[in-house]
Amino acid sequence: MLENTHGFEIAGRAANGIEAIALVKRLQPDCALLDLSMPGANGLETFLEARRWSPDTRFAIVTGNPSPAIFAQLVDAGVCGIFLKSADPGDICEGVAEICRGRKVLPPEISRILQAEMAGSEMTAREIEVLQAIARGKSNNQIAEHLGVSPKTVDTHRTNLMKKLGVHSTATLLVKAMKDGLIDITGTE
Amino acid sequence: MLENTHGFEIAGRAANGIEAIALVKRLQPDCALLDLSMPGANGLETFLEARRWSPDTRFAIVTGNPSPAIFAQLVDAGVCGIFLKSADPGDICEGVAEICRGRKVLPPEISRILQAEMAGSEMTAREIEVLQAIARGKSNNQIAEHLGVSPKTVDTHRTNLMKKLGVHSTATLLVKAMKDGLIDITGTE
DNA sequence: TGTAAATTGGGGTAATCACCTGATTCCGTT
DNA sequence: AACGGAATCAGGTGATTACCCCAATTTACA
Repeated sequence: MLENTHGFEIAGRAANGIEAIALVKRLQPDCALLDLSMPGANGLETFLEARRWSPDTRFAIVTGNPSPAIFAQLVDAGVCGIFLKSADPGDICEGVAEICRGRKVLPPEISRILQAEMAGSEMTAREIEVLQAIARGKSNNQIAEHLGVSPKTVDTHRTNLMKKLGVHSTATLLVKAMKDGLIDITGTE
Repeated sequence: MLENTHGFEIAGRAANGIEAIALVKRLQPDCALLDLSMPGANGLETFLEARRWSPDTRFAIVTGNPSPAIFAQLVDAGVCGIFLKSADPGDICEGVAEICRGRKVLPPEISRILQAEMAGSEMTAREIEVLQAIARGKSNNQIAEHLGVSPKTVDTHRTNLMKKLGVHSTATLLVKAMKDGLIDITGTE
């Protein structure tokens, strides 16, 4: 599809990671699109190795299943873009174009997940406890009793939770927390 | 275990559905405890057939995995009780005793699931609207304004929603609604 | 046509929440 | 030793909720 898109030229194709590394090394392309799961070497390893031999190449990763941990790893490593296999092909083409222009591209699904990861890691253990209790319908007083602290403390945690998640009601607090995977829904009933 | 419980007498045991039907037909027991998954005939079929030959027998179903659809089917068919294999054996004994006394027994886990199933399909259009608005963090007053009705009406819808879902707080209302797929989470931000 | 359900609305009360400004203690980092 | 963050708690205020009572209207369906 990229081949048929105006402005693109496919320099080469690789069947696996090792091959990809060799190819990038030889061709020094503007952009390399790597599958995260490849035989021989995975996308991340391939990326790290290939970059050593072609520092000016921009790398994008394509993956089928969105895993926050992997994404964080990829972004940390310095990939220029991540695409989901489920994404619209046209969007991917556009994204590759963006990357070639020097920008980083993270689809909204992914950046949202990453954001959640961050939010999750910035949440305090105590705050998470309170959050879970809220999701179970406990009132501040009940939570306080359960945690062995003052209701006022619970109120403070609640307030801080809302501040961190940028919401102003219990309802949106729960919705956001669930979307961000901060709540164990299975334990609710 | 039932055998050792005061007041019970085990009339017979069957290894499969066909056997169970024959046994019930011959023994006409007060109560028959059927496994939902049996070789030969499943619990529901066994129940329906056995009941024809022993109309005074009360039937209870034991199952391992809780599936709302199956439960609804069973309750519709008219079983007197459902037990989960994961339930406390003592509770099951007690439940069987209850059934022999002529009452219906549905463990809280199951009745809650059924209730949720029903609630999902019985939700009113207006109630769904209110629910979605709540999930977006709107207050009763804001919802009222948006829908062009009185805040009191919104309060009524909210109360009815909670009644139908069997919860007592906005938090659990949202959690349950999400689990039941009643809320479009994507439209939240 | 009658009955049930949906939608609408009111009064009232107790509880709870959202948010503010503070303070203290403890712990890890620099 | 100084600093910031986490966790603890207090006082206070206005808004909001949860839940009870009740009833009018329309709508749908048997």
